[in-house]
Amino acid sequence: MKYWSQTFIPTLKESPADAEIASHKLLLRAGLVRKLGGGLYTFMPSGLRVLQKISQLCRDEIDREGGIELAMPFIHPVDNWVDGPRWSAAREIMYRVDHAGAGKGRSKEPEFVLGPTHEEVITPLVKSEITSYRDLPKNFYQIGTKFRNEIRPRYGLMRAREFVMKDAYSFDATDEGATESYHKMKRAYSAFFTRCGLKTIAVEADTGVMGGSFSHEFMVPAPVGDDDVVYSDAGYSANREKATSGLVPLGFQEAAPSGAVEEFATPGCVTIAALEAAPYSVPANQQFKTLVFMGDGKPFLVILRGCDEVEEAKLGSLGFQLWRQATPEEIEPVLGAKPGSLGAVKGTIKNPDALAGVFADHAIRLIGNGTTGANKDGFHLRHVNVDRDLAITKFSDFRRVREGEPCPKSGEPLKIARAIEVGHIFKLGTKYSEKFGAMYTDDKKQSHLMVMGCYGIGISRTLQAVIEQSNDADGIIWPWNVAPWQVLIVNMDPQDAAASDVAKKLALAAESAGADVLIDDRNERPGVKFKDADLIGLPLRLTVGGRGLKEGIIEMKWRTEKEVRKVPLAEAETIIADAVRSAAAKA
RNA sequence: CGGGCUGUAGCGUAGUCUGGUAGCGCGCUUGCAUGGGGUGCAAGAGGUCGUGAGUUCGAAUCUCACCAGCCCGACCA
Repeated sequence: MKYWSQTFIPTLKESPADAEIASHKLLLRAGLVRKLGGGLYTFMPSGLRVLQKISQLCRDEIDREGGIELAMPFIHPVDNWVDGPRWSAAREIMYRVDHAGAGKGRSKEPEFVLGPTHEEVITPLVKSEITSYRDLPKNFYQIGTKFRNEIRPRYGLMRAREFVMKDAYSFDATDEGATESYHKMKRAYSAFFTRCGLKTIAVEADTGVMGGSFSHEFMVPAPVGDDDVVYSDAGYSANREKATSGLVPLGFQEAAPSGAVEEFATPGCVTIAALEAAPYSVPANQQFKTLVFMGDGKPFLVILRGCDEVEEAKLGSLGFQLWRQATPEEIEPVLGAKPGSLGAVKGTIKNPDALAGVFADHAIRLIGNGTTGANKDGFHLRHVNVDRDLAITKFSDFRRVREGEPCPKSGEPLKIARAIEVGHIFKLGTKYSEKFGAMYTDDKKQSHLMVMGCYGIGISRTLQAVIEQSNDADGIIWPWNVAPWQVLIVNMDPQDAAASDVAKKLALAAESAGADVLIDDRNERPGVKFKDADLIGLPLRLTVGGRGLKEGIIEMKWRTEKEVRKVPLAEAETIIADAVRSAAAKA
């Protein structure tokens, strides 16, 4: 048991002005964290307890599925990253660590970086330690601090520069084995989030810089989330970056050409909207939108309907390491016109050989015959037929889905909701094992690449997500398993030996039933103590004081309920122990 | 990186337009009273007004630069 006066729980009446959302305010007001700088937080004693409890639940569930815990360094030699498959993409988010101390020649590149994740460390380790199929599969994990130079840290622990993460890495001999490892982790994740009292949904996700063949994100639905989840009642769910819709029906037949391509003058008309307006009156869904990107230094085109937006994450499927929108200066020499008059009609592109490809979204097939830029400033082309006139390297899905579009599984309207990403699992395949040469020998003396998966849980973000999902106007409502303490004993008369004795006796009873107990022995007014009790949100509150003791009772109240139950002193220990046991069993 | 807003005591803020003694609430300290939902009264302590330069007899206030934070966007494993 812990006495309030002997730990440190600095509660606040008011929230600091920079806290915007409920969970961030409550983290500060309940004394769980204090801010050092943007995205940098000190875990105060009670916050640390929650963090440790969540970590332990996570450890339990990963262990149950065969995870093996280890601890890798926070500081990585930069060579591990330079040698890996994503140095150019990842270097931007990594903190560099210069030499400590003076002297010694300094190289232009940093010698060390702070680890944002550990594929580049674990893969070489496994490469040198495991060479036989007999030692596979293995799934190594750790729980520790990660460092990422977030462009815009915000919402407290939600997006921080330094945060606590559980990261696991599986190594399998076969692809099927890797899929099985993936599903074990998926199971562990569901179990873990449930035990944290969190409602999560697993959605299909983009693999992004991580690479790999497929992935799921674990999302906590919340209006303050950073991600959009697209879902339908038929059970489809995906991150918006990844989500598709059944816009183009199966077996759709493109329209035949409606006439010869015809150039027409559109002076000063450089937007989709301008072309929609009179005198041109071309609906946006009949226009081809031509976007130019630079992929690893080479320009490429993306063609969409005028009414659609590009989902840049989907360009990841094209295989470029880095891509960005091209500048007007880069566009003109290649296409022959400035943005606003661009198109991809055969023969109009000034320097087609410079292009790394012309990639079209499936939905342009719905246009059939449409209007697009002529690659000549001030001119557009009409009667442009997808089949006849465009030289498409590859059709794929590049557009951002919209609410209400048909679900790709069922055709029902898709819905979109905000969510917080608390976990992400990837089936990586051989991207890293290939780059680092992580091979094993099978029973026929043949060498093969190991098949990998990687799995992350934002432990500190999970902590805040729990608060975001579970609070009311008075404060936090901790789920049983992650509460810093499960039982709060409010001693109304800490100066009174009898009351203090009873408080201690009740604490021992609750403890022996398996609860962590905090005793509020502060010499504060009752109102202060009750307000703080609600604010810090421990699940079960017991009130001991002179008034009740004269009656021969103590009071028992759940944080989730309004009702206060009077418990006769004689039965109190038994009733409390039962309450603790049944709460623990339900959690 | 672009747009907007804000920096005044540990926290929340007024004062800035119109330059002239830096104010209030919470918290903190001390005392008395009170004692079941942030109690009352009284007495205190606590400030480089984000930083630097400039204008001025005089700058929290006006000007410029910089820094930091927040929001929106971009970006984001």
